[in-house]
Amino acid sequence: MSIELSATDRLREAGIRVTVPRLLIFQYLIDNRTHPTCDRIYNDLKDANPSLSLATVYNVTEKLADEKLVAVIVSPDGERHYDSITDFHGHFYCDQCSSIYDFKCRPDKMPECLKGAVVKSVSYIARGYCPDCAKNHM
Amino acid sequence: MSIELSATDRLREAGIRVTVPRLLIFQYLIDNRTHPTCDRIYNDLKDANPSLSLATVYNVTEKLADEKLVAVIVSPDGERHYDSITDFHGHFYCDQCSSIYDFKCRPDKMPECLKGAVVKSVSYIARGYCPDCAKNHM
DNA sequence: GATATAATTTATAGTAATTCTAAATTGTGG
DNA sequence: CCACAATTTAGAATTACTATAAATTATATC
Repeated sequence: MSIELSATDRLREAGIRVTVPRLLIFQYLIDNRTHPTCDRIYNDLKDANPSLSLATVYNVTEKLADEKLVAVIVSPDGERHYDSITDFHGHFYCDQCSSIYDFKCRPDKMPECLKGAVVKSVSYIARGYCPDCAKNHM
Repeated sequence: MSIELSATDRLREAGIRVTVPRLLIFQYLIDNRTHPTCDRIYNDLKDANPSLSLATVYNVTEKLADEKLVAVIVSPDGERHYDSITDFHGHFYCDQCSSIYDFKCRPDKMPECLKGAVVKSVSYIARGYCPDCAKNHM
């Protein structure tokens, strides 16, 4: 039985300021595991929070990602999506409806994880600093 | 000893028209395994081919990808890169210099493949048709 | 080989996701 | 509660990519 920290505490723990937009957006991401884009988050929140700005959603999601509080998924159409579950898992993007599904198995086992899905391609991408940049610039 | 088909023959084999821009761009991708973007391809080719248009580079790369003659890599910055090697392999994107490196091993073995690299995150993404779309729309 | 026709190319305008800028506001340590 | 740095905000700017429509070209057929 692990103790779940509140969004506020998790921001504090990360050592960043606790602000209204950060809480709002982080909590939204915790509650909505639909891999939303910034635009989506903004549109879902703006009516209840008229002072919220789209630029803020971009700022806050970037900050949360920098602090590893959320994960970024770049879909094959190039859009950035956010996920509050940061444990490593795969994502399946539907070319037709643009939904993103989670999957937990290895890519060579894909067809069984997502029964009925037609898998057209699978890609692996890692990021960080390449050997040269790691040496020269850190 | 497998017989290497020429770019022309590979276009013919795919059943698509053999045009000057297609040959030019496909051959460029075969010769340059640097994972270029459309903009990069265009800039490298335009001086020697003044009639070439950026729109054509977008059209041609999309067609080549549709025909599986090249692979598309969407980097973490959301840009599309092209690779003439379509065999499955991983890619490592450098946050600093934006270079893309190939790697052949599994992501959990990453540090050994790319000695000296600092791996900040790894992602798996598959694409195709999700169960619903596969059922309703194919 | 000439020609008809559909596919492709091209230039340019348009779109949409994201970033930039600079002024206003807000969170937090003292 | 005050000062100051961090953050938010609106709107302009940027940029990768797509759409459009006219010009050109590849190929099938005569």
